[in-house]
Amino acid sequence: MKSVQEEYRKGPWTEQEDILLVNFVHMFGDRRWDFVAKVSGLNRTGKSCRLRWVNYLHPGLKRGKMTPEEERLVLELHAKWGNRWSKIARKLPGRTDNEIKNYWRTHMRKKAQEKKRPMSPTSSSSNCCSSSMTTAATQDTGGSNVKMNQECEEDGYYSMDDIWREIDQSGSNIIKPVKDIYYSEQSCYLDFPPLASPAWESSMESIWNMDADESKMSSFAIDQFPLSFEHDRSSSWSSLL
DNA sequence: AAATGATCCAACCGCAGCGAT
DNA sequence: TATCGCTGCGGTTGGATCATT
Repeated sequence: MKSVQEEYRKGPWTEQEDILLVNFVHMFGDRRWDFVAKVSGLNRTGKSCRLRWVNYLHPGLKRGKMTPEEERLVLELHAKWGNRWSKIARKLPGRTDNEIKNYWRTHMRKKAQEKKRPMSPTSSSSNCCSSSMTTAATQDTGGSNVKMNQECEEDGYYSMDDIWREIDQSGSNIIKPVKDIYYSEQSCYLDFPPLASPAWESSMESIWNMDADESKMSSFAIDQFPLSFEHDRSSSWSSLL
């Protein structure tokens, strides 16, 4: 066992790490994070890899500002479910719980400040749905409203996979793959193959149990994705594709 | 142009739940 | 049934960036 504090990397991810992670997730799927972390040679915990993938690297992610419609939904669902961010996120394809959480915090802070100030005609302009907003705000503290709707998952449980699948299937043009957006700024376009399907994942099942393969995979990682390439995004990404 | 405050966002932490053994 | 390891969730923090003075 390696000591967490001295062996694992922390802090911001480098571009090289992102590349490695993306490639290994495409090879092995986004489930076995400890395995991916180990075989990729990334000095990160599985947890850290998962977070990076889910919140930043996943191709289905929608970047940029929340649309008014999304804002409305967030407010509405928060009023209904409280701080169940992942649950709320399931209703907003392409948005992550982290993103929504962050949005809400900012929103709430603004709201709190507005409350402190005396009401003015202009202050309402930034508030698209004040009624649900107020409800949510008052219910939020303590999360007392959370249980209220716990059993009202009328359409059943959605995993993140289900959501991404939906996005894929709908061929929605609302959602721009994160890499497109992120790297198009640097004039670099990426077109990853689809994620590992459960079918092929099961065919790869044996891999998960082969400890001996881990060392192979590690050397593969090093061979395929050396960590010493240029800083130039476009060249480094395109060289892998 | 510099200083300060506000906002955004990526990442970490701790905990709970779940499945495997 | 107890334990262990992994995954996912919610809360929190800190750095980067933007806006204002």
